[in-house]
This record gives sequence, C-alpha cells and structure tokens, in this order.
Amino acid sequence: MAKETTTYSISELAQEFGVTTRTIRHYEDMQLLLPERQGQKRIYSAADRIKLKLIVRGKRIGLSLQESGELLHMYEPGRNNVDQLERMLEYIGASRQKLSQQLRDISTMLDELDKAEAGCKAELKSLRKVANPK
Amino acid sequence: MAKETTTYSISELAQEFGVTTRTIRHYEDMQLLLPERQGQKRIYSAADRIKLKLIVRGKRIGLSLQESGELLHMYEPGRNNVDQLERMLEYIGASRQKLSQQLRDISTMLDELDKAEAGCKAELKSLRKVANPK
DNA sequence: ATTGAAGTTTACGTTAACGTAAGTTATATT
DNA sequence: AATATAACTTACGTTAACGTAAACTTCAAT
Repeated sequence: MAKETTTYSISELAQEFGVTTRTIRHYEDMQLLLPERQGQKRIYSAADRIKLKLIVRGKRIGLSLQESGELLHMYEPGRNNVDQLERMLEYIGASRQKLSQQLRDISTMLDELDKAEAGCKAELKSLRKVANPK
Repeated sequence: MAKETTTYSISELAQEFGVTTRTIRHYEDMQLLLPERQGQKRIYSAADRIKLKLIVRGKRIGLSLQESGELLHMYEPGRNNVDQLERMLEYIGASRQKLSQQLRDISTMLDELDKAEAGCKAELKSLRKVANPK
C-alpha cells in the first residue's frame, strides 16, 4: 500500500498565506521550518504548513520570529525530561500572561474605537444639519 | 487665580512607562509627540502622557509607530469637515477589523496553550510515576 | 532544441525602531 | 567655585525581517 501524503511547493504555501517565497525561505534560515528536499526543491509537509500558519498568525499579533519559533517548540512531540517539561510549563505561563495583556489592550482599544466612532457620527449628523437645515 | 497644570519631565514619563528617554525623543522625531519647551527642556502635559500611554499600548499589540500615530489622530479634537470625518470612520472600521482578527488569533493561541499545558502536566505525572512508583 | 515557468543560491540593500557615544548646556548642591 | 545631575543635540551603529537583483538549474511544453 502506498502512503498518500499531501505535500506543497513553496509557491503554493506562499500563495495560501499571502507571503513571498523569499519570506518562507527566510523562516527556514531562521530555523522555523525544515522542509524535505527532492533534489534542490523544497517539499513541504502538512506539518510544515501548520507551522507556517502558526508563524503567520504570530506575526499578526506582533510576535517576533524568535517568539514564534519558541512557541513552535511546544507543539513538537517530546524527547522530554522533567526539567524540559517544567521549563515548558513556565514558558506557557509567561506566554499566557503576555497574550492576556494583549487581550486587555485590544478590548480597551476596541472600546475607544466605539467612542471615537460615536463622536464622529454625532459630529457628522450636526454638520449635515447645518448644511441642510430641515 | 493660577492655572494648576500637571506636567512631566521626560525621565518621569520614561520611568512610568518603562522606556528610555531616547525612545520618547524618537517618538517626537516621528511626530507622535510635540511637547512644549522651557528653554531647551521638554515639558510634557497630561495629554502628552496619554498619547505616550497609547503608543506603548500599541506597541504591546504589535502596532507600528505609523499605525499608532494614525490612531492618535482620532483622539484629537476636530477641525473636521465632512470628508475628514468620513475617512476617519473608514479608518475606524478598518482598525476594528484588524483588532478583531487579533482577538481571534489570541483566543486561539490561548486555547492551544491550554492544551499544551495539559499535555505537559499529563506527561509529567506519568514520568513521576515511573521515577517514584507506589 | 529552445523557451518559459518555477525553483535555487548568494549576496547586498532597505526600513523601522531604537541603542550608543560624544560633546554641550542648565540647574542644583556641596 | 566646583561638581554632579538631568537634559539636550548630532550622528553613526545595530537588529529584525524581509526586498531585490543576479546568475544558475530543472522540467515541461512548444
């Protein structure tokens, strides 16, 4: 029985995630991805694709490639000793703190946007009244 | 009657927000702040302080100084014509979209952290059983 | 056989966001 | 009066995250 494995070319992934191939290669330079090769060509697995997805998501919320790389580590299966696992738990805790802070920041900003929007709309309404009374 | 106005020195603000004075001056170079002067010295008003607060918050969620600068515009009172107000509403909408996406991304990440943590803890528990049976 | 499309490596360039150092000025304190 | 402290300007340096260009290779299609 043959193994059915989905793979991707670099440009397929680039297209899917809206980045350039250069960017993907850069992530490889930074050790965030290590695709297989067929000769020279890079062959990306489903797991590679997920990793890229995580990196792109990380970028959206302002993570550095470093940070994304560290997060990626946590989804890798473990040659884990107790020390490693405990350090991982610490890192998870720290990440959660940071993300929670971001959640608060964003909520606050969204609230402020609501206010700003309300202000704009009110002002617009009054301006239109002046321009076009009754 | 004298005007009671709270002001701040650059190092006071730097301390309060955990940044360097160089950073604050840089924000001025980038036109995000325009403090008054007493001779050479920069004197920051309460409004300046709020702006800095917004910038720092923006940084935490990965905004560029550009973006923070644009957001700052929206909290400034208006020499607003209808066009300006409408463009502002558009910008507010776009910002909201981006922030909402970030909210989703962060929630997802937090969920994944939970799973990763659970996995770690389970593994730790089983490792300890092996090390210390009974 | 050649052209074109997609992929590759190597390497220098660019932008944002400061860091860092050097030299100057102003104010306050010993 | 001398010195310390905090501020200032000018200017070059640094890091991250790619962009861009040049010069191959591979493979499929005309």
